[in-house]
Amino acid sequence: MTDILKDLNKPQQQAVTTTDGPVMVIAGAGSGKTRVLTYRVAYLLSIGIAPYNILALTFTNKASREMRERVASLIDPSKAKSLWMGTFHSIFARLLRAEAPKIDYPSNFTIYDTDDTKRLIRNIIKEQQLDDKTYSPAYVLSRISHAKNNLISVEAYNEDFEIQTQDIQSRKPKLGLLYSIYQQRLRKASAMDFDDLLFNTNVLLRDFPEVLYKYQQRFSYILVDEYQDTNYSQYLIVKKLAANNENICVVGDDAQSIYAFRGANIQNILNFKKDYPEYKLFKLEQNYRSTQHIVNAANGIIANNKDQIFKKVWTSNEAGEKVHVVKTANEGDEASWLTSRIFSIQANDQLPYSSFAILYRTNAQSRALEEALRRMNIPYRIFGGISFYQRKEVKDVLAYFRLIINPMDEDAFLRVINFPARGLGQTTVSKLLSVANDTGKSLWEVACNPTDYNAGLHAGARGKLEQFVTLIKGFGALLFKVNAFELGEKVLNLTGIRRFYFEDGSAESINRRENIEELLSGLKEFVSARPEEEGETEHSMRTLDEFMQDIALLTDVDVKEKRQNNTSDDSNKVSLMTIHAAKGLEFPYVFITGAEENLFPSIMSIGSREELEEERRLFYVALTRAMKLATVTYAETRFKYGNFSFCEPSRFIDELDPEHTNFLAGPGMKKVQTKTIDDFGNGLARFKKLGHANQPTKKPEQITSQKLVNQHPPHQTKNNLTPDAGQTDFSILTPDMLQINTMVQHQRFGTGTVVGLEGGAQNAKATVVFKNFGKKQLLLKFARLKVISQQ
DNA sequence: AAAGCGGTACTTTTT
DNA sequence: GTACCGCTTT
Repeated sequence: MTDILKDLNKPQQQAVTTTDGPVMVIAGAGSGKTRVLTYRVAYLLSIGIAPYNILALTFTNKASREMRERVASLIDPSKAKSLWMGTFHSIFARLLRAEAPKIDYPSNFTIYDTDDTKRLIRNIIKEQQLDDKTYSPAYVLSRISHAKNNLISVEAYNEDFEIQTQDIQSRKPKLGLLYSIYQQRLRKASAMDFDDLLFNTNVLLRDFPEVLYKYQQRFSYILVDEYQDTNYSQYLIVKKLAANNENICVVGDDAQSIYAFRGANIQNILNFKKDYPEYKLFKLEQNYRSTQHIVNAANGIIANNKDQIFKKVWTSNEAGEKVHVVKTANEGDEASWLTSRIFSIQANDQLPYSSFAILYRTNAQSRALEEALRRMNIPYRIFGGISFYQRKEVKDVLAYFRLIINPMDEDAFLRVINFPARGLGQTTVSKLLSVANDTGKSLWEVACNPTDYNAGLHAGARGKLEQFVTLIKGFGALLFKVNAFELGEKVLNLTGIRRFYFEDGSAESINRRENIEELLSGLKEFVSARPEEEGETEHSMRTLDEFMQDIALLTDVDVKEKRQNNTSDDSNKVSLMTIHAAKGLEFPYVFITGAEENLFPSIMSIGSREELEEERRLFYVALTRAMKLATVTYAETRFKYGNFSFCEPSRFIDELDPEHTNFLAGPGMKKVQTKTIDDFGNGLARFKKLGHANQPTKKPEQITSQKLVNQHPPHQTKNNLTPDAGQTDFSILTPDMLQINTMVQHQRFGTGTVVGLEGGAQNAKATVVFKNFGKKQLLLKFARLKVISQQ
């Protein structure tokens, strides 16, 4: 072990071997931060610390996975397995499951993601009959989230004079009420959102000293990665757990804090000094990643920030090329200029396309870039977008899983009760909802005994509801009897989801089908990938319940990683992503696009110094991703929200030191000018300071373009037959003329075969598979089907 | 039940 | 420009 210390420079070595007492490591970009963390863990193990006594907290699953793998390669892999290493959320979700009853939650509580949460909030706003412009779900959520991250409970929120005044002044006096109802509903559903995982951990550690003591003993060595990104709630958990022996090591870089908008608090770095006066500070200042010009240009940028910890990042790498700055006429030119540039560099230097990254401030910018890359036939990979687990079809299946595991889960219940359609529509659901709200019972409870609660359902609805309840109960009985994959298969088959997506031939359905297949193979992998862990009996089997716990805190990136490992051919592609997504990554050639005022820095952030400094740190992060060459591009005009707008070059371009910058002539362009925290108390003060969102002070200069001439003539699609387009009369049919297998003709969908019939009289419905349009459910009252042939 | 229409709003987002 | 929502029509 001692010889691996040779891989480290002096301050890195100190950061690794100073194991006892509080340690803070300020790690400049590219200075080997991850290396220090992994070596420190390996070092602790090598001096005899038991792996289960080490708690290592990261912000992403990816970071924790990488760290675990790297530790495993340095030392005994079996030891690496029993480390407490993971994201804040996953580690404390695990802890909460073990201790849930203490805070009145069942241990099978559901974790709501942002999507579920938004649905719930939207429903509450609607129920309260509030205007969803004043109370936009996104705003309400961010307000609640900020409160929770600063440990302000519902009670504290509603009792606090200043917060109340603020809300009244901004004419949103009901925020406190919404917060209160939201928390009630989560609890009723036995659900926690992401912020609750941390909030409730704080409650647990505050109210149960014996629990706190237990975990203080267990986690005798604590490491925290990306400390600059911790919020108050996370900060306090760490502080409490470390209070006993203070063997705590935090690693971060204040210059790379780019998540303050989500509640991260750089103050936590500065507070470290106060909390642990005898702490040791190590600064990693040697950059191993970038050229001198890049490092110096980046230093020059960050020097414009007032809030920072002094450090001098330097490198012994070659001087390299100056940072390039290029001006183009518009976003199309920008895209094609940089695309041909990438093409020529890779051709000249025989580089794989994976050496290049194109970064942008907002996802919307990717389109023009993608188009240019496609035109040039350059392979690329785009990061971000809709997460696998967020896709509708995947969420639908997962909602069944959630309901099986936790029938109290209201969001899941509402999501699946009529999917696939089983005649339990809006009317039935609102009846159930009103009973549930009136009696305070869960929807599930009411659905199980509709008669007892006088839900007022018709016999038909009652029958269907009973079928549905029985179906879910049946799955529930199997939860611990069959493995996750088998149960998943049963759910797909017996609920009709499989039929719903698989009999339909439309392109969209094929896509959805593939995603469902992917989910299934995920289940299969999960049940078969039983790692050789200690204490396994032949009975051991991985259940759906475990699967859901596993994926609850996974994100898009994690799924992609997995897929990538399977497919492999992604190595030769240009990477496109937001700067946020690029954090922690490095590329030989980096293009930073859209360096324009109001875009980067974002118009939303130019109102306050704090927010502007965050944008600047973002620019710093972008620059320091580059190993060999960083190129900054901007456009004179950009098509935004359907309008052309004129753009000013970003102020960050002016801040680039000319000594390290090369202003290239773009396509036909001229040059540019050049305290002791008493638990929940302190959060209140911090929260108030935050106040409400800043109003933008400046409007982008915009001209309204005369609308471009509509490119398509008024359409005359072939499928858009009018009744008089040579078709015979479509008479209204009565259901009894149809049977399974009847061939029918539809005005728009053409010919098809009846595969199902339901309902009678007014609401008779037929399920028809059309040759060209796939499966449709049609209300016969409107569909005007014509019988072509029987049988 | 599903499609079509018109109005509206829009950053970043590890969990 | 487009994605999304709610309302209307079939």
